Amino acid sequence: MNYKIPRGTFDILPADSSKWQYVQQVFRKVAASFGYREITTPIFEMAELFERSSGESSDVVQKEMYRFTDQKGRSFALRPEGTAPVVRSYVENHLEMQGGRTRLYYMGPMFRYDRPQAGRYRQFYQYGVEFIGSNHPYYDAEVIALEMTFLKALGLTRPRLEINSVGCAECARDYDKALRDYYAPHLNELCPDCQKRYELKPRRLLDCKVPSCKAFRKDAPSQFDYLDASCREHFDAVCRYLDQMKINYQINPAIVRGLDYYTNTAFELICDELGAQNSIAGGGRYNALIAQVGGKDTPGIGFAGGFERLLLALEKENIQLPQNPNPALFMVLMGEEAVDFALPLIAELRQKGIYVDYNPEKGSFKAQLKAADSMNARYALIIGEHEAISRTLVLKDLSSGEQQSLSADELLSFPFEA
RNA sequence: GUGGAUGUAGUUCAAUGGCAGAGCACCGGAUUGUGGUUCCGGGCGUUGUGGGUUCGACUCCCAUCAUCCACCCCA
Repeated sequence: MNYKIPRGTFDILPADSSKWQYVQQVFRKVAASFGYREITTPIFEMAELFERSSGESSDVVQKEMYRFTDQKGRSFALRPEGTAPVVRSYVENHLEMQGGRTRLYYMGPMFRYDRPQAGRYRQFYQYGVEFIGSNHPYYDAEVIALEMTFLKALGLTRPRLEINSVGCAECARDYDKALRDYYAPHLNELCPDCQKRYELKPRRLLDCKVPSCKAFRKDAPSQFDYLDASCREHFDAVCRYLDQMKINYQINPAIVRGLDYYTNTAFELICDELGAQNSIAGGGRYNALIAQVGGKDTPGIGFAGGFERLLLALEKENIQLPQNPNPALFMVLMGEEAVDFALPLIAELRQKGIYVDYNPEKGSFKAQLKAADSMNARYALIIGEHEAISRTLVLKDLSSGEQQSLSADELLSFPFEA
């Protein structure tokens, strides 16, 4: 039987693992500099957590969740997103007791049963942050600034920030009603998808790609006319903070987050070179979520980004990421005495963190040096019969070809790059 | 879930329905004390899988799986 990897999943192979480690490490550093602490939650939760928080009508819940029941018939789901589990943990562990403002970040695999495509997988890796405990617009800008700092630290310049306000629950209800009123007379002229959108999520009508549906868009009511004074003020304040932080953005009224829990600020980071799956991060405010999950009425804001798309974007900008290291030193040993002499030295060098390799299966000098070369080693350490007897070593620089003779002590203090 | 393209060696790609090939990579060798360049040698691979048409299928047809692209959705 030949086993194959499940559809929509991928292995992170050794050739790429250092890239993944690198971007994760940069994210951890940036998050820490903003005062965020890491939280790790299980990859599965009660299915109901996602059904209630994301919304029964959302695509994620309706058709993309991996559900299963355990041996006792309890209903679980592989997490399709990270915010609900973090909020669940926040409420369950009373993290709100530790001061008013809670800053959390997380990273790990998420799961959605979706048709795979470039930049879209069934198991994919996200990083994200949640700021819980304040509705102050400064924090909306702060989480955005965190993401922008992260991208900048990686050297990315092309992603674009788009921002919108979906208003509070009341504004959203008013706006949905206005949209339905506007589209109602044209309902049978809309595409079948839009007819569903009309029922489920009217604001999705605004970014339909079917030309006949697009035609109605220009006279459709605007989100901004239906924001109440405090929502409008909140949005303006967020924009002002972004201006002060010198973060560029475009206001895009069509930004609609897929999950039901979002209120007010919604934003997305878009990298145009990535094709159809061009959103590398997205987030927004969720002032009703915490109460909905059973906590006290507490506002929050956060975002999540996808590592796969981030890596694609880095590739598009030709940004070099760390490769796996090459050996600092490759041993070329001839004869038992040389091996006796060398093995303790190898052990000491490795103890110092220096990458040393040796291949006892290669018989001749030539073959051993060839092996050193194919491993891209920086130096070869040659010990033959003469050296074993005289207790000296020959260190050969494999890029220049120069050799020098050293003692064991000199080798151990040689400035190898660890 | 819908539509389209693609699937040949580790990899990138060839092969008017008529013997499945090449570059790169890989392994071995050119007198076990000096690598990279060079030279020589090394390939039967379930042509993604299963059916069908045909004297004969990598090639045509159907199904299936996978990848990619678009829709959808989103990270």
